[in-house]
Amino acid sequence: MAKQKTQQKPRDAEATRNAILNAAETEFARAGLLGARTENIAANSGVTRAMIHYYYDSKEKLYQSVLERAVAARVRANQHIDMHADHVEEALVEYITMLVMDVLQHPNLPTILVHEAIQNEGKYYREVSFAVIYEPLIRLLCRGVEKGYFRQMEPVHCAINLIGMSVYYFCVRSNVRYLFPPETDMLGEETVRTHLKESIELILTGLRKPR
Amino acid sequence: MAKQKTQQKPRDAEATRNAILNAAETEFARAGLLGARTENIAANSGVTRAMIHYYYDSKEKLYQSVLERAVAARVRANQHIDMHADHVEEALVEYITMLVMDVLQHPNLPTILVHEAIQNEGKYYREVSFAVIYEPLIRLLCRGVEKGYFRQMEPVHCAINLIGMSVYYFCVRSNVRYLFPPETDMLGEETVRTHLKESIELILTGLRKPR
DNA sequence: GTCTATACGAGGATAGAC
DNA sequence: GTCTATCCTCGTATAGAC
Repeated sequence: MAKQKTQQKPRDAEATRNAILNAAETEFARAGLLGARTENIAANSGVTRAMIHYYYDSKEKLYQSVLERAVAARVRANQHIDMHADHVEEALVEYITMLVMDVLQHPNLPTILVHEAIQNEGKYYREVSFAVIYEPLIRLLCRGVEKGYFRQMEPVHCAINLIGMSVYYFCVRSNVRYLFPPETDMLGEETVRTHLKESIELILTGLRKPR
Repeated sequence: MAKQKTQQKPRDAEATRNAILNAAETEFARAGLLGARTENIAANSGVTRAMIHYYYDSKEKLYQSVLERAVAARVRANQHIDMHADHVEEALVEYITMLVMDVLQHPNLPTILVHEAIQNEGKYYREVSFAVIYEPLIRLLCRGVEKGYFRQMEPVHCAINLIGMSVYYFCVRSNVRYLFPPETDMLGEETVRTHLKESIELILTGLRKPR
């Protein structure tokens, strides 16, 4: 893909922009806006700190860019699901599965959002972007209750609980790794699949109308 | 209680120690070890930064003290529950209720622990202290399965999910407040009680053996 | 577009007066 | 035991050469 004739630096603006954004995402996920160090971002993207300011002006602007991109990705992933399918339960299973699998591939998003909530009190997290993530799930739960698939509940609280349950595991995996056999890979195929299975079982059993 | 004859500074060592520790807990809960500012801790405890070093030597040592005290408090709260009661379901309800109520009164602990997991990869969070929090719940779940009250499951994953569901709400309350009517107090009596009720319903219904 | 060098402020830690 | 003053490292941001 690279077109330069020598082994010199690529000098590709778009590539550099992305390298910075990727490294920034990792760093902000780890430390939040407050704890993040531009030096780390520079090092991990292979450029100098000056480049960060050249492309993103300030640490804070960079943070916002990271936030926007990450949320946009999640929203896009959400849209692939048919929340209007006839079978509400199947749609719910698909939603949770997608969520967990998406988090597995981008484990940065949940920690970024948690940092955002705790450190910045959701300042940078505008109403709009957030609602887009939660609302499909809330509507699905409402529909499930209306159609008689699910028992009575508070859809908003319930949605938070469902997402929380699915995501919390990833946020605190470093702390809870002591509960597993040593050397367990908390992000490994099998461990995550078990987590997903357990979550779905708890959710489905917990929401079904007891007859 | 104060014994000094004038309106001068109290000059009470133990009181100062505690004031610093309390302010530190709030600050570390907000920002984690990385993002915390000793200046904020000093300001909120009404002393100078020098005092922090006088009593706790370094920011890192102070952080460890905060962590230890907070975990010890949770462990103590845990011990008040009779996890060996005959009725497993009742014990579980009591556990979750205690957890949520404890978190309501000390909303700092969950965010501190989440920060610890994300920022420090559980470095300061030794095996021991962590196991003490989770193990009673895990054992309770096992007993519930054995006695036939609960359906089959993976107790470790399930315990993480239960605690996660109960606690996540508090961690991201700033982000999800947009889902509630404006001016809703996310830590208010009624809102929290609804959260607790929703959690317990989901958990109990979700764990019971479907017949 | 990328780098080196540097300005400048913030933040952690220490010394010493009271 | 508490404060003020100061040191010095670290971190963000800018200027200017290539």
